Amino acid sequence: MASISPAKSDRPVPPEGSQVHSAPYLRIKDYLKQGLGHGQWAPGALMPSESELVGRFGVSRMTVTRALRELQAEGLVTRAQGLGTYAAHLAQVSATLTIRDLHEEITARGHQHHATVHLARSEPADAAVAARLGLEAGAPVFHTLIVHHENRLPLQCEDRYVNPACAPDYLGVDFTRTTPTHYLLEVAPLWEAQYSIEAGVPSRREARLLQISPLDPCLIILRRTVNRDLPITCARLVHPGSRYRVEGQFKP
Amino acid sequence: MASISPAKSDRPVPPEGSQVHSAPYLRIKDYLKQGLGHGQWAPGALMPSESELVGRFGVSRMTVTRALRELQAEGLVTRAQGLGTYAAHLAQVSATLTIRDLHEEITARGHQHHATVHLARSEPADAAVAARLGLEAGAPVFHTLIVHHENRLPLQCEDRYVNPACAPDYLGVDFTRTTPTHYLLEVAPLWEAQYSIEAGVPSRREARLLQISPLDPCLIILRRTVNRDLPITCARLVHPGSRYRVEGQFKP
DNA sequence: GAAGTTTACTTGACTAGACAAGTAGTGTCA
DNA sequence: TGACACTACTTGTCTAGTCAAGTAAACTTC
Repeated sequence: MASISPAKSDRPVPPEGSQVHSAPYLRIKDYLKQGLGHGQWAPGALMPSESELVGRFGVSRMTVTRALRELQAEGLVTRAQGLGTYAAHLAQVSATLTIRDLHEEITARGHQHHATVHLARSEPADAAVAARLGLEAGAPVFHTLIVHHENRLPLQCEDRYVNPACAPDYLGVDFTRTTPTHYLLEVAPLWEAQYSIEAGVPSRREARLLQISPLDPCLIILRRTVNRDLPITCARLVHPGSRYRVEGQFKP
Repeated sequence: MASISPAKSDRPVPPEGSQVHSAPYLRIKDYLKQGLGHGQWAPGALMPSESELVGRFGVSRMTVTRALRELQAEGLVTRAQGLGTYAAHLAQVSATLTIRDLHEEITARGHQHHATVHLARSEPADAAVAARLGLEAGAPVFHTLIVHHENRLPLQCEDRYVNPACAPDYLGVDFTRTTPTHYLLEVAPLWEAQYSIEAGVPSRREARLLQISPLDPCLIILRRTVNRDLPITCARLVHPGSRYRVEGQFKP
């Protein structure tokens, strides 16, 4: 079948893929992924060029290009104009961890989520908060302190500051029905977020709200989100180490 | 505005983008990203169709398709055959956290990394390890216990089990010169990894090796990697909470 | 030998079409 | 009214070419 071979190879159909019915660009991706998985191309090794794949699979170059570009986007290969396509050093690939909205996460487990609001007010920003939100010290900021429960057990203490310029109606929201994360996502649809995950001990107040000892280790997530021009919000999320963990998966 | 003229348009350049010299598909991406950032299309709203963008930008459909497909891959839009392109609900987008090889991470900071090997032997797998590596209880596994230091300060205690079938020469490697992560990446180039990040306290031995108190909170990462057929390795990485944190960024 | 030129190969980006397949609304006919 | 065909629009995928630009090795010239 096919056997194009204007240039290379007396070996027309090397792909051993199982899905014969799928789209050509997917067949090419599968073929290359399998080769990478079997060590056919060691990290850093030169992989087949586009024209070689064109001849081998009997497709047009656009189709091969698409397959390679998607592999590049997935971090499996690196490409350089004038040089070729190389198997990526996976050590440089960053793994992904999904951090979802807590409400979704809890309900996805089939459990019940409810939140108690312990603070929701406007107050003057101290120096640290002002710096993180790009405001001047003393400028008013919205401050909420909410404890999220999973099946009546405290799971997260959310200490959040919000830039009033981004969400003027923030304090009017009923946070027993929706989460600040969810509300802010609607107010500022596209944003950039920075995370930091660390282990530490809770403050005395946080320990009391979470019903744990002040010595219990906690998973603390600091989150700061920025929307193009101005910072939106920064939050400190404290979770009892025994009740919460972040899970993730890296699957090329 | 809008008002799409049939084919080529007498209005060649509607986008207000700043980079006038960049590739057309990038200009289209920028235009749509800006619109999403400014709330021009609320989450779930219908966005311009391909043919509309073709007319608006005066490019071929393949170019528009590429821009939209990349936005889809980045999670900014969802597309449905027969329906159209929609602004994505960003709440469904997962953030990414990069977890790099510790040696790289330390040297990238300009600091010095060195490791001490406290255990490196073959031993019979207990039930828990055997289950995680897909072996039978009592089968031999490689077990290493290595402490990684940054500028002479203990930063990570790495307790690792390795499937001998995947890396028969594992015990012969000099882990004061290379990290197990780096070595295993070369042995099994393409793999799937699962992570779990939690806060907890160290074991007595880990506390001693890390030179901390057994009550100090630690950031504990459990990692398990699988290569197509068989599990390669599982590891418990313990970091003093005061010395290590995981940082990440989500940038559409 | 050193410096510049040519050539072959690579990826990057694009065009102007094509056909397929999914969705939704409209019009027709029993 | 209900079933069905038709139509318009959408995205999904592909073709067979084009031109541009970057790299490296071979070749030519001084």
